[in-house]
Amino acid sequence: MSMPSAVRHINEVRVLDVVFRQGKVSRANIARELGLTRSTASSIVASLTEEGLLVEDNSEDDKSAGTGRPGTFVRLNSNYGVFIGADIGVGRLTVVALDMEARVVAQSQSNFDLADADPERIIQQLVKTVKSLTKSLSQTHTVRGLCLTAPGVIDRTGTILRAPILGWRQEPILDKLEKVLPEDLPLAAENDANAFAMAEMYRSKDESTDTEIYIFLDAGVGGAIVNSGQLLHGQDGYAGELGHIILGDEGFVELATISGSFESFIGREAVLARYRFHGGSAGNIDEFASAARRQERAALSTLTDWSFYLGRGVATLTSIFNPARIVLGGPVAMLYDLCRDQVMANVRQNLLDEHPIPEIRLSKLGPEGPAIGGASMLHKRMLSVDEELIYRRNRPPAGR
Amino acid sequence: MSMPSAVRHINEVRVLDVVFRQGKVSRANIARELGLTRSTASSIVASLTEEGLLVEDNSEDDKSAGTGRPGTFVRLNSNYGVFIGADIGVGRLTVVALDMEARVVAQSQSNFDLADADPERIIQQLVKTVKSLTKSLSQTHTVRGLCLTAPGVIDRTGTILRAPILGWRQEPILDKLEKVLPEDLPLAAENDANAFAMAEMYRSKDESTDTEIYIFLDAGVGGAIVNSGQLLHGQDGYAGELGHIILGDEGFVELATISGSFESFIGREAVLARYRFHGGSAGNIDEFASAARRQERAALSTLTDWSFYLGRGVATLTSIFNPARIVLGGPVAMLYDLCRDQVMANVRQNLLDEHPIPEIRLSKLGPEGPAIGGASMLHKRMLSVDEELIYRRNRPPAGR
DNA sequence: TATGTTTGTTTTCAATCCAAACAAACGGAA
DNA sequence: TTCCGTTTGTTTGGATTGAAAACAAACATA
Repeated sequence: MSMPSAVRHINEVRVLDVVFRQGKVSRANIARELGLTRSTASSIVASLTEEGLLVEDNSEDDKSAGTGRPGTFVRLNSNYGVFIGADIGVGRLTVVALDMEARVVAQSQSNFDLADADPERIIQQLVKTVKSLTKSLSQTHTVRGLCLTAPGVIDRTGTILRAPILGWRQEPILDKLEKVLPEDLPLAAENDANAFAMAEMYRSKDESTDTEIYIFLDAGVGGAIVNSGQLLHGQDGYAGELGHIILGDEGFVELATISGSFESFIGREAVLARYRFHGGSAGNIDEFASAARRQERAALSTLTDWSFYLGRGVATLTSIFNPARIVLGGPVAMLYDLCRDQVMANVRQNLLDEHPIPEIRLSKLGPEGPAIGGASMLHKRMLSVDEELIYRRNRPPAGR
Repeated sequence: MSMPSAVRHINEVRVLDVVFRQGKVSRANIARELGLTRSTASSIVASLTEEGLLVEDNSEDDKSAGTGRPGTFVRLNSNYGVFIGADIGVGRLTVVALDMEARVVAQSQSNFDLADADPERIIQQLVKTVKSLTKSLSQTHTVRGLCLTAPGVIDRTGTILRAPILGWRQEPILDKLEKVLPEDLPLAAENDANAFAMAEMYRSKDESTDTEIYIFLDAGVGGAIVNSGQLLHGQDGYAGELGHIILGDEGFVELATISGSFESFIGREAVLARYRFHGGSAGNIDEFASAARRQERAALSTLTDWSFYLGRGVATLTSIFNPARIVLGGPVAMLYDLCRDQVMANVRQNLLDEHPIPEIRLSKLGPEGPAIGGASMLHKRMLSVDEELIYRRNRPPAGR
């Protein structure tokens, strides 16, 4: 590991991180923040400016400086480039572009036929969508990376091990994507629930929480776990299948998956089935929610049952993880607003008295969440130390 | 962050790590392994040797070198010092000493009255035990750290938030310990189940697994989760309460904790209660195991039920974590040997077909596991980069 | 004995950060 | 207005480190 470059790399990343979080900051402030000397901070800022990542910003708006010489401020150069998040959803492709400051600067959707989801064709359509999106940006922005997200288990190499919704198995999606994109473009692939979690987490720039859990309620129930800012993937990438937690002998609905699972109690089909059980009838969750809002008895009973098992599941996850926060997302999550107190009561009932209760809240992200999350992961990577570069064992086998 | 010292620190730690894992290794091999030049490796080895951490070892046993000049080997200096693990167990104090090569070199137990477990007195007794243990070693070894372990929730600061078994609450145990020990001795504190997990993990030096889960079956059921070599603590230190996972409406036994919890199905009391339910009678687990081994009908039925819920719990944890391995420990764990196939069948039944099944095995560690684990954590710290030293923000406020 | 190979050391060099000194830019006091 | 203190950014010199290359040493084999 080369000594000069490693420390320099670490410090560059840390400077970028400070600038990202503070928005507009003087060299002296960077130095103070990181425990560097002003001269070092200046040198690093100069490097990064030359590379195009930073620009000077001496706009006169708020130089609230008190005494002494005012600083010369720098900020991230939002024209440096964009990160692309490309989500393969349920019959829908969503592509977003995030700029250097992690703001969505462009977005695009297109549909595909779920019944005939040939990987090659989907990739083609995806690339087309990406290209049309980047064309409008390419005058000012360079594409600095692309992250693919999909509803399935994805391993470290970017192979989709299985994606039941798309009908894919053992699909080396990242390899295929690599072949039709510019050579040097950094690529990544991630499960959609994991990406959604990253999007949600990345909004709140505070990294003070140790553990957060994300639960996505749709027909099925998925999830993601973030520990110290890192996603838990497990050995093969299967981690986070929170819908398959077993909470009882028999769910409210018989699913193709596992009997008595979390999702067989609180997923969309479970809600509608339970509603029918109580004598109600609704074609979708919105109808059911309306019935609940007008205090219809069958709907309220259904909500009570739903709360019971959501509370049981949340309590179980709390026992395991002691998370600071549990975030609910997906189309069914909004039911939580209709029965917060019941859920919290059930959570408490299923934990020991002194056990800390996590904050539970609803996600504000919509269907473009996974795409934003994928792009956020690339953005985060830019602000993270490249461990490979520091802990490289076995120097690169020269010319093989 | 000072540039020279940081890289040096990283490289020193990496050299120590290589030497620890390889046992006896030449400078050239260290250089190759780490991608350093031989000159750099030599320089670092010289520093570490001067510090007393390494010693030359040119014993003639196995210099299986082929062609070329043979290397001069170094190994860890086992006389450099020891790490102490001190466990407060159920009426029993266990103290172990680990040498530089993570081998147990001394061990000592003593009992205390659980009904009258005054923290001050326990600490006094513990320190006495530690001192008598280290006295015999002090001729050759310096004490390099002490880790306290206890059956309770311990926060980042070393305060025991609650330890029901000991009857302690909000006990700043590490602060109190610090006052009666030499000033500069590095101290740590950890939950006993977490420490047990570290002991188990540290034996197998291969770090290739991403996630491992440890379940401890006694009267209660505890656990620990290791991800990328790191323990999951959660927000306040409560993580790993696997016994409180909820798997059904009602357990085999009514516990003071939570109805339908994992431990109310598979803990010691649950086993014995279920055995009585099936018409058997046993005063402890060993008696029950004997009955099962002689194929007694009631015992076999109990085992079947036990397997059912152990399988359900393991499947739930597998859905959440996708671990490479689940290790069972504690006095009740050995029942697993009597019904492996049943458990595995139940695990499979509660997972989707393609879901990877973790290896399940029994721990080989006995009651001194937590103490060994605590000491192992200190040993591991010696081989780990001190992030504080590298990512220090806000340089130390001089002279305050 | 000569040759090739591998090891460990020495020397030289480049990169980096820190400490200290300095010039510049500002506010406020005299 | 002028002077002084404060803060900023830059420059210079010093120290530490790792890499690269050259070299001497130690061994096996022909």
